[in-house]
Amino acid sequence: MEKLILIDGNSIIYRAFFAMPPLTNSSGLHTNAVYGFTNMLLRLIQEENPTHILVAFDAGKETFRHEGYQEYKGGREKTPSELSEQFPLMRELLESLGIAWFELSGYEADDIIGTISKQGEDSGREVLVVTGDKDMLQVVSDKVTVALTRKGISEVEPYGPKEIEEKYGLSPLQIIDLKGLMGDASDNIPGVPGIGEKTALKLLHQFGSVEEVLSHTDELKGKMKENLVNHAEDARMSKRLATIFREVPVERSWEDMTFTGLKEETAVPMLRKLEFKSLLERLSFTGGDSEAGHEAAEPVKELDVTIVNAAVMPELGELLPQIKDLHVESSGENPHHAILMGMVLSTPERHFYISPEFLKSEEAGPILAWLKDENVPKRGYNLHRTDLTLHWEGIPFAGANFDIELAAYLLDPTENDQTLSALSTKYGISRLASDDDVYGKGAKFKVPNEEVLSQHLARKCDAIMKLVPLQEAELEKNEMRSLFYDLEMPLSRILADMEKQGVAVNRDDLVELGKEFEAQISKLVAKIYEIAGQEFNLNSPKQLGEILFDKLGLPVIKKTKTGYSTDAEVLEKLAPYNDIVQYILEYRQLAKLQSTYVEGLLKEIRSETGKVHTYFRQTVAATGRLSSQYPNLQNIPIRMEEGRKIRKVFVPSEEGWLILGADYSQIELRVLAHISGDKGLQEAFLHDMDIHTKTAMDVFGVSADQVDANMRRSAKAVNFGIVYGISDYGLSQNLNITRKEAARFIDQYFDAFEGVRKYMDEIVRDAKRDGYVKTLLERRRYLPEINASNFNLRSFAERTAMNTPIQGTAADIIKLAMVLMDEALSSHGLKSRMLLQVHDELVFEVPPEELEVMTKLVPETMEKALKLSVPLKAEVSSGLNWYEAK
DNA sequence: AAGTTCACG
DNA sequence: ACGTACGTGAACTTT
Repeated sequence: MEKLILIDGNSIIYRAFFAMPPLTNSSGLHTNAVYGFTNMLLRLIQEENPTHILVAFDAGKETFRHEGYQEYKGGREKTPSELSEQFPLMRELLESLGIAWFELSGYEADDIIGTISKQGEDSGREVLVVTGDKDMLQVVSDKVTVALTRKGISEVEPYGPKEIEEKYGLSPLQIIDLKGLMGDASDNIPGVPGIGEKTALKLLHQFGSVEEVLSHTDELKGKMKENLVNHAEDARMSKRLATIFREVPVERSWEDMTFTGLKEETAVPMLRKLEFKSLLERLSFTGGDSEAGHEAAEPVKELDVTIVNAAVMPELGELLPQIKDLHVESSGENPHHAILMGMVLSTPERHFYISPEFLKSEEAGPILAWLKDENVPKRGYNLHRTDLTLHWEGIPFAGANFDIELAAYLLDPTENDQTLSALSTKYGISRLASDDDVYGKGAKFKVPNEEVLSQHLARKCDAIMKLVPLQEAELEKNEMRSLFYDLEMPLSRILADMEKQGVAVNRDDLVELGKEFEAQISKLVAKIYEIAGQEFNLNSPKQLGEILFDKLGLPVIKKTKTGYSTDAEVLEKLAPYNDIVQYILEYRQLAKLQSTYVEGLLKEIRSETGKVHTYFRQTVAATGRLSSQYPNLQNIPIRMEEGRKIRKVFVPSEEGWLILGADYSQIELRVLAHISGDKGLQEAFLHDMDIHTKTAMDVFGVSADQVDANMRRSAKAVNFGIVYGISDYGLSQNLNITRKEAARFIDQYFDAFEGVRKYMDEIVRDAKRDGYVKTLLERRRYLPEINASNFNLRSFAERTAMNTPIQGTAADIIKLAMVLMDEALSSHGLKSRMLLQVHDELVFEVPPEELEVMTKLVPETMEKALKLSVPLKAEVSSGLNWYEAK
C-alpha cells in the first residue's frame, strides 16, 4: 500500500524555530529550526513508513489571495533573520536526505498540499498531511488524515473525519465556514466581530454554512445579528481566503516524491556540516570507522604501512596496476621550492610508504613509470603541488584524475580550511591529525621519525580514498561533474605546465630600473625631511600622520581604527595645503615599485633558469578566479607609466621569440548582457559599440556625438558599479559626488537597462531562497549572510550575489579558453607556450615563424570558448617584451 | 597576527 | 537610518 506524507514546510519550520532553544553550529549558523524539523521528519519516517514524501514551502510574498485582499497576512512580525537563514539550509538538507520539496510562486504550501492530497485521494492512495495549521483540516477525508502538531512539534495529533466530528461536530469542509465566521488573527482574516469559536460553532450547528447563516439573520437577534448583517461581506471574503485552492499547477509527478530511504552519501556530509551529531548517531551514519562520535573511547587503529625498499618492490610492482590513490608530502609554502618528505601509495587494505631517498634510487623504476603514465588515473590531494614538487626533483608526473582539494573548493569555495584533516571531520570519516599537530608549526616545524611520518601519510592517503566517492556524490548532486572533470581537473595540469615553463626576466634591466627608482626616491625623501623639519620613518603611517596632522596641522580627512588615515585618497585632498603631500604621494608610488616589483621580483628569479615561476592557486578565490603567488604576476603595474616600465623586463625565454598578449574586451559586461538578457546591452555588443559611450547615451538621453569625456567617465563608473553589485554610496565615493546624485544615476541606468534591473532583483531573490548563487557553468558560492538582520552583512551578501555570477562566469570562460588553447597548441604542433593568465588576459611566448598563426588562433580560440547570446571579443598584440605587447 | 596601503583585473 | 563598491597578494609597520 502506497502512503504519502505531505509536510507543510513553512508551518513546521516556524513551529520548530519557536519551540527549540537557540542552537548554532561552530561557524555561528543558526540551526535550531532545521534540527527540530529534521528530528520530526525522521520520527515520522520511522513511525509511518511512507513510500512517498513531499515537503511544500510558500514561495514569494504575494499570493493569489493578495489580489482580492491586500491585507492578507498583514501585520505579521517580520521573520527573524535567525530563522530566515535556515530556509536555504532546510532545502539543502532535504535534497541531501533524498526527500522531495516543492514550492510555486504565487501559492502557499497549503494550496500545494491541498492539490496533491486531492490527487492522492483521487487515485486511491493514503495521504498523511503534517502541519500546525488547523485550516488544513478541511482536506480531511477517508483517505486523507491531517496530523496537527501539539506542544511545539514534539507530538502530532491525527485527525480523520471522525475526530473532526467529535471535536467540532462539523464535517471537514465546514472548517472553512468556521474560519469564515471567526476569522484568523494570525493571517489577518477578519471574520465577523464578536464571533469566536464558540458562537461560530453554534451557528454552524444550526445552519450549516456561512451562506445559510447569512440568509437566516432574521432568525437571530441582538448584537450578533447586527454584526452578521453589517459584516456579511467580511464573512464571505474570510471564507474565500480560508479556502484552500486545490487546483495548483503542480509539476511534480508521483515518482518525484518516491522515498526509498535516506541518501547516506550526501546526508552524512550535510549533517556533519550542521553538526547534528545526535542525528548522525541515531541514523548510525557514523561512516566507515566507528570512532566518530566517541573519539576518546576507542583507540585509533594502526594502519598497515609497508616501508618500501628493494625487497618490497616486486610485491608493490604487482599491486601498482590497481593503485589509484597517492599522497606526496612536501614542506614549504612555495611548491616550486617544496622539500619532498615522502610518498604513500595505497590500496584499500595496504599502504606503501616510499622515502625520498628510495624514490630517487635505481630500484624505484616501476614507481616512476607509474607516476608518469598519463593513462593511470590518480587521485590525491592538491595534485598540482604534487606535480610541481616532483618536477623539481626531476620526476615526471601525469594522470591526475581526482583532486580532493579541488573538489572541496568547488563544493564550497569560501571554506578556508580545506585541509584533509578538516575534510575528514566534515565528512565523518576516520579522524586525521592535523599537520600542525604532527609537525608543529612555524619555527617548531620538525619532521618526525619514519614510523610516525609514514603512519600519518598513510592516514592521509586513506582519507583521500574514502573522500573520493563522498565528494563525487556531492558533485553529482550539484551538477558539477562536468565543471570538475572537463574544466578544473584538466586546467590544473595546464597551470602546472605554465608554471614549470616560467617567464624569463631580464635581471640586468630590472636592476637598472631599480637604480633609477632609487635616485628619484632619495631626492624625494630629502625634500620631505626638509619640509617636515625632521627625519622619520616614511613607511610608517603612524609617524607620517604625526608629521602631517600634529606637526604641520593639516586637516584630518579620515581616521582608521588605530589613528589618522594617510591613504592616497586622503593625500589627494591634502595636496593643495602643502607641497610635502605631493612628494609623499610620489614617494609612495616609487617605494611600492621598488620594494614589491624590483626587489620582490629579483628575489623570485631562479638563478638556474633566469625565470620567475609563479604558482597559480586554483582553490582560493571565492568567485572561481585564479590567484597568483611567489611572485604574484597578476598585479604587475600597467596604469601608471612609471610602473608600467616594469613590464619591459618580462621577455621571451628564447632568442628572437616574442611576447604575445590577448585580452577579452568587456568580458564581464558581455556576460551580464547574456545572463540578464537585457536587449539594449545585447544590441550594443552585437554592434560592437563602445559600451561606456553607449551607456552614457542611454543614461543621459543624448546622442553619441553629445557624449563628452565626463559623461563617458561617469558611465564607465556606473558600469563598474553594476558589475560589482551597485550601491549609491559606492558609486558616490568613486565619482566623488553625493549619494543622491549617485542614486539618480543608478535609477537612470536601470530605466535604460530594464533587463539588468530585473536580473539584479531576481538574483538576490534567488540567493535568499537557495542560499547560494551559480555561474553559467554551475560553479557555486554560498551566501549564508544573505538573510542576516545586520544591514552591513546582508548588503554585502546581496552585492556578492549580483557580482559573483558575472565575475565567476567570466572566470569560467577564460578557463575554458585555456583548455582549448592548450589543445590547439598541441594539435597544431606549435612551439608557442602559454605563460600567464591575468583574469581576462592570456600571455604567450611565440617563435617568430608562429606569430602570424598565433595572432589569429589565440583570439579565435578565446572567442569561441563559450557561446553566449552576444559575441565575445579578444584583442591581441605582440612585442619584444610584455610592455610592448599592449 | 593584524592593520594599512597599494598593485592588478 | 543603516554605511560599502567585487575579487586578489605583497610589503611594511605595529601589536
